[in-house]
Amino acid sequence: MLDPDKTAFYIHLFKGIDPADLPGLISATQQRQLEPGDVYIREGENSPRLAYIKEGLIRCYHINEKGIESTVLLRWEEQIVASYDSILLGKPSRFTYHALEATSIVEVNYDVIQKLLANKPVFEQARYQFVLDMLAQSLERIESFVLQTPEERYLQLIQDKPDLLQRVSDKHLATLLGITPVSLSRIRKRITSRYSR
Amino acid sequence: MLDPDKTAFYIHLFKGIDPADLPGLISATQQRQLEPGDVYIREGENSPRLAYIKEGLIRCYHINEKGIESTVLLRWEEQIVASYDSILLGKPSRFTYHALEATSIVEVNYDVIQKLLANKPVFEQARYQFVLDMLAQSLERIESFVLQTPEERYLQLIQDKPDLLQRVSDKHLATLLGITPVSLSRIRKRITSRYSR
DNA sequence: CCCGTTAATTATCTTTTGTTAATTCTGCCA
DNA sequence: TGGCAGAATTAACAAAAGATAATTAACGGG
Repeated sequence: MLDPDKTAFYIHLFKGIDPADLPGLISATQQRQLEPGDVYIREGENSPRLAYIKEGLIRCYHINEKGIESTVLLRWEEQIVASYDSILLGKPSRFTYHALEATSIVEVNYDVIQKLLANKPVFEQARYQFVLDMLAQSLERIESFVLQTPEERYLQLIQDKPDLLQRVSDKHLATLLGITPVSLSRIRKRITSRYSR
Repeated sequence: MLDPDKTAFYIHLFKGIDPADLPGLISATQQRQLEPGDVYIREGENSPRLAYIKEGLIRCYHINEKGIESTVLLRWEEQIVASYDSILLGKPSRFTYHALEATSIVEVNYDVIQKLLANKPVFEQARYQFVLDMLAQSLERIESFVLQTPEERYLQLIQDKPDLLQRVSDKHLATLLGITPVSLSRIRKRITSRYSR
């Protein structure tokens, strides 16, 4: 019998999928539970894993030569997470991905589904849509760096995804915005003092 | 008879294309020449135009409410340029695209080729590859904002694409890096004074 | 060849950020 | 509940960036 969670995952991911393809896909799929702090993909790994986040939060970060850690991106429920170095470029990940919360994911081996679904229009369509969404998101983020100040980026962030404030520590949010935790703390102070005036 | 330039364009873009598709595509294609300063896509336009740059340089920029102009991206020869607001999201462009140099392009209406090539694997493949490349580039740029200082971004830029220094004015490069022209001038001074010491 | 326009640099001052370290806050567990 | 570790804030100073304006450089047209 087909796992209902996995079935739902694929129906969601590949709208209009041929039911005949489901069993093959599902056997290439597993569910996993990550605890806070668990590493999902380690720097240096060349992992073709691709996961849909059912619940939870995953942080992708990098540690530079001076030992300074920067958050490159955050992914949360209903989003897809993968090492884009590996998936897109076929090279080892320069980043580490780890769970910030208890996180449940549905995971596939991208190489396997790539083979299983080669030349299937539904897959091509979904894959295209997925990359397209990520591109749109990325371009928006680039714009925010080019066009906005750190303070504006922070205000934008808490407007777009307010629950991140409760879920992610300031130091991680700061580096996500391209600034230091100290600077973020000052920005918050400026904002509140501006309101209370 | 088929235009050899346009034929080459499609062969390049859609490797393995069915020759039977060429005439239809080519009739949806035109060559254009832009002079320095010519606007290619104006802010507010919802333009499905997509162009391959044979020669030249196109700048995408935005003017904010304070009248400050920022370069969002540059595209040059052998790259593809389009309003991603329109192509990806189907909405009017928030940016203006204009030529910085005499620029010759091969242009198609994206909606038309989308229809012409619906469900053709070669097209799906090319389209996917195109978005994938842009995504990889975008992610790299995001990283540069998160992980690098303005000075490091500048050094990276002149290493990756040194001819931009001759081809693009400093004020445009500055805003591309997310800083002001005055600040870029100081960065260059710092760098040279560091070398001469 | 001069003039006028624009770009680039420099100067001055203000604001913001980075750095480092000290201090306070918070949550957790022994 | 006392104490400890990590997070956040604050402080103090240095470095960098923004804003504005003045000066210099570069360039193209008349």
